[in-house]
Amino acid sequence: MVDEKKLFKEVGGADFPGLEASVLSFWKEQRIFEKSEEKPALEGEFVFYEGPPTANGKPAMHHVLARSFKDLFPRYKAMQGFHVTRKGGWDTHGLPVEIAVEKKLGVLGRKTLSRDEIAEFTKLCREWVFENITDWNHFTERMGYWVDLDDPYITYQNSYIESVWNLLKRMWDKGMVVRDYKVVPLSPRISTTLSQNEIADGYKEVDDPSVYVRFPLKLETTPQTVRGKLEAQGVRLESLENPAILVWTTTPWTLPSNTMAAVNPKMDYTLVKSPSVGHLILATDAVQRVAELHKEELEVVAHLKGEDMEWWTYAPPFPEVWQEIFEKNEPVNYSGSQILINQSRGKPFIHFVALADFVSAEDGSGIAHEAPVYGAEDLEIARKYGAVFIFGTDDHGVMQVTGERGKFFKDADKGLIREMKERGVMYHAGQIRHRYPFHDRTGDPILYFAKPSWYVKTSNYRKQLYDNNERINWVPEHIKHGRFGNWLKDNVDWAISRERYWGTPLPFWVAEDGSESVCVGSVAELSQLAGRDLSDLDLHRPYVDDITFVRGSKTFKRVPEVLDVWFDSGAMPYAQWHLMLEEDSDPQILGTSNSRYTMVSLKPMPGNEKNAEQAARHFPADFISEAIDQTRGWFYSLHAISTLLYDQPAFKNVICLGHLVDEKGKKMSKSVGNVVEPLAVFDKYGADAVRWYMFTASDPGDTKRFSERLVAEAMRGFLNTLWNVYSFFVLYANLDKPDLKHAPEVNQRPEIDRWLVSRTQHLIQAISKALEHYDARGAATALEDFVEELSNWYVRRNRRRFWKNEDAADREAAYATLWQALVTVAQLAAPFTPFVTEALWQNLVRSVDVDAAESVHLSGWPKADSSLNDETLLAQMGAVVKVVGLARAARGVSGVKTRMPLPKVLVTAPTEDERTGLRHFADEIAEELNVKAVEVLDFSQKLLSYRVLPNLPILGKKYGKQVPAIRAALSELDSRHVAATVKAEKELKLELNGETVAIMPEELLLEAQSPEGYSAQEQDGYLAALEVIVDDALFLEGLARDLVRLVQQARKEMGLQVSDRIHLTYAAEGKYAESLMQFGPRLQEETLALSLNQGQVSGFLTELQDEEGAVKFGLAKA
RNA sequence: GGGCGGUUAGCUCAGCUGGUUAGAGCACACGCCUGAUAAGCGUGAGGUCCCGGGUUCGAGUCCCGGAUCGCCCA
Repeated sequence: MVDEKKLFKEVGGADFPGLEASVLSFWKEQRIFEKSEEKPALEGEFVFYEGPPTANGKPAMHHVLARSFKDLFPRYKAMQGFHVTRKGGWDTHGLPVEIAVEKKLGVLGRKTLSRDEIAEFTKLCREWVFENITDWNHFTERMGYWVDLDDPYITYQNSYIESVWNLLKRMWDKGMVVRDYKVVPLSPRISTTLSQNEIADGYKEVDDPSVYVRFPLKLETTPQTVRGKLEAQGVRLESLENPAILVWTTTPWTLPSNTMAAVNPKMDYTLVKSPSVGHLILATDAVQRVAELHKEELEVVAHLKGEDMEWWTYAPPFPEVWQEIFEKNEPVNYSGSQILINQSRGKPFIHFVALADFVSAEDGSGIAHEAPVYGAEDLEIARKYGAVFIFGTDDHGVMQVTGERGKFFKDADKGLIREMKERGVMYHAGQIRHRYPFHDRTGDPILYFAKPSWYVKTSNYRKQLYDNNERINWVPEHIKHGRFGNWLKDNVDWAISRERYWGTPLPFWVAEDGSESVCVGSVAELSQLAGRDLSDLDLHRPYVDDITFVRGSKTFKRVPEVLDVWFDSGAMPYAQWHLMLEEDSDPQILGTSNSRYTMVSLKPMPGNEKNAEQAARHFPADFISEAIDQTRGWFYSLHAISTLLYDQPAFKNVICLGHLVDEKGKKMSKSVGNVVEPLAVFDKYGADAVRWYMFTASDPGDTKRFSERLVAEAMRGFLNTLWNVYSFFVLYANLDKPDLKHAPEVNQRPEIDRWLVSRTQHLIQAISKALEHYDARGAATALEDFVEELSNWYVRRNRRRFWKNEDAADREAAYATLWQALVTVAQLAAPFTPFVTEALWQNLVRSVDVDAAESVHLSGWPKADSSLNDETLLAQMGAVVKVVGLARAARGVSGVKTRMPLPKVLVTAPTEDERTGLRHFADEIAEELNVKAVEVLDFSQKLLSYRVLPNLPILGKKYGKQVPAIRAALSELDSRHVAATVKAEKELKLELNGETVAIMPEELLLEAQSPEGYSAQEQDGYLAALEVIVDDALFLEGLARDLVRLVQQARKEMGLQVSDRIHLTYAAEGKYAESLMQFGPRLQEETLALSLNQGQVSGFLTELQDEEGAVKFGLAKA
């Protein structure tokens, strides 16, 4: 049914999912997103970076969370006139893809692959990385996330890889890239490095050996401090019997690889005498425990500090291992250069005591055995002290030394313990129950093993990393100096190599003899080195591995590792534009003053100028947002790369989101089966509702408990209320056809309209301010409060002005005011809930003004007009709302229902301004409360009494300890007298223990107290007191209102339109008959009845009977 | 083991620099209002503000210690 005279499209009940579908097709057909991208950058560029997801997994609810925030600010800034490039991106390399492919292939873990197998494997990775791309595209569109997926950056593309190489080359040239050992968790049987995530779930409670081994000390190396301290305690070194340190470990199989023993420098150690083995040194806190364990008395001989023992050398349990290696001079088994370093310093390079803070006496003896290649901390100590390494196993965990040669490392423990017993160095061998990681796919215990790795020396840039972080605005703030700041402060070098297949290959080519290495920074450079054009080369393994070249007389081959995927993602500010820079003697400064993107000593490579310009324009980011786990992931990699190369942060503002968990606070995971499918929720409640939930559920940084129920709540609280106001407006506007283009001037409109206008200006300011501070929740809450007030105060109060209002000017004012409020809300809420706001815009604005912006998202962000602001009016209306609330509560208590008119309400408020407001809006109050008169009380009224309260924030600071006495004294006084004193602005004298204290008026608060004989409620100085006297006239009027309600209900049941006219017939007796005699005309007016006749009732019937009488109505459509 | 964050009504969450009687929404019970409303309003019930110390005239708020949950790291 098309009624051409209708101003607006009719609005029915809210169907958000349906509405969203039509908005989506509108956006698509009219290219609205593209148009927003094409809009000129009036205010400049607002730079946003898309943190790339992997399309390998499926989109889930936590992606809605991140993307809600990632969509909000670009939309907001675009409406403000900024240009926002929203380039999509995909993270395509790395472990998840490899594992997914392995699962499909049914391969258990990775084994060493041949060249052809690598080719097949990487081919499958490339194909399957976009396995769920269709889901992703659909999901992205459905949730209303505006991002350009037609031209995204993809980390596996050659151009992307080449830019990453370029970055690495520049780090290489600055000496930031080094090769060094790194202890990694291995799955021994397949000799595969595992990630922390892969072993996180593999911890089991197991029984392991717990052995205490004697390391006999070499007395000639005794440090002077030890000698001195012992002598001071009357102990002569030479008189000791078999002196040894007592070393503890749970991994006897690493003892052949022992190169140091570590003590805590700050801990106390004790020299004891054991009846069974002679003198031992162990931690003081461990003496008792060890004695009990070994069931013997340990006699305390002397005390030492851990730090005293540094550099003391000892004889290891398996001296022949080192002897053999040393004689064979096998460079692979130890780092020979360290021997040289230490020899030149005159220090030992093996089998000595080192100091380490991490050593504790909680378990064991308080002296730790150190085998550098089998523990990250051990390796760190070895580096610090220049100790050598001994590899006792190969990287499959097979023993290469001792009589246990050829055995799996865990199986070697027994034999080694037996051997040490025979050698007389085993003090005590027991067992300990603790947690140890296992590889869940092979069932093998994890082997921690030092492998050569490539590092970026980020630790050399700790200060820069930290200082640049100071320039970043973090939401929530605590991340800045907490999680992220601490991480930067304790920064360790970034291990960038991975022994995998599917990743950006490291562009390092090493000469066969290992003497030289080259970092390749571009395909052109590689072509030049190789002597042939490699433009078409796939830069992945195995093809890139095929490229070798000869320089000098040496052949160079690429190292086998690929790059940490976090480097890929952290490189996106440059690689997404395929930025390629080179050293130049004539450096250029790229970028605008806004971006401050200066590239010292660098210029774009030939042909790369345009890309460089793009990259410069989009650096650094104004805003990024991801979940909190990215502090060590993307946030860090972005920050590290930009700091090392440009000494500045890569992003200025970041919202760091908390995780989404299920209703019970449990992590959502596929295995638990508590994952909520986003599309299903979109289809039920709409994407707007889910987005709104994400913004309002809790602070962005907090963990959020997700449930459908909460989404439904979010929908009801905001979207439904907004929709109701909207549909109310459209319903009546279509009947009255207001001329919205020629609305009365605001200053000509009634006060309540000016109140709403002012309230709207306030809202614009509040939302804009909140969003400028990246406070999405503050903005959303302000919107929600506004819409609530719009619906339950403005519309509720003004219904009649929209409904058969004969006063044209008043009617036009009401329509214009409500229309403007709705349109403003649509604009302000557009970045949050883009669909429903678009629907409002199209119907409310586009249908009235063909010249208006095509979409709410192309419209300009509303600007507050301060001339329309009226603070006094806002405060006054606030008081009105407050006392009306109190009066309604008073009615509830009195038991007299609202339909029954009451003669009077007494009201008051704390300030004169507010009381003026109450007087001003007396008619509103009277109507709302159904009372005949409103009386505003102030101090002059005798009726009112007061409660006197100390104004503690002021009084407390001034009087401190005297506060309790003052409070007591105040309660003794006559409140009427005090009130009069305060009212007269005079000081109040109090006697406190003979001392006189003068209390100033502003140090006291007066609160109105309910007068006698009224039904009253009071709060914070506001008061409403109803005079509950119902005389006969009021009673009849009240009944008339009951009857109006009865007929209205019947109209509704008949299915009449609000504007339909009716004819009424009735039969009545008792009080109802009386009431109708008197109020018949009003009933007619209210119910749109053209006639009201007593007698035979006909048509649609409705009736009422109670102790007051009976009535029967017949309704007929006119 | 370390770091960061959380713990307030049955549930989800507010509570600003310490200040009087700790709030909202949902859910529950009762009542009211309603020709825009899938809504609204009111009343009631529901709180050892995780626990223990401390500072203070006064602590949900600040300090110390502990418990517990989550995340990150080891």
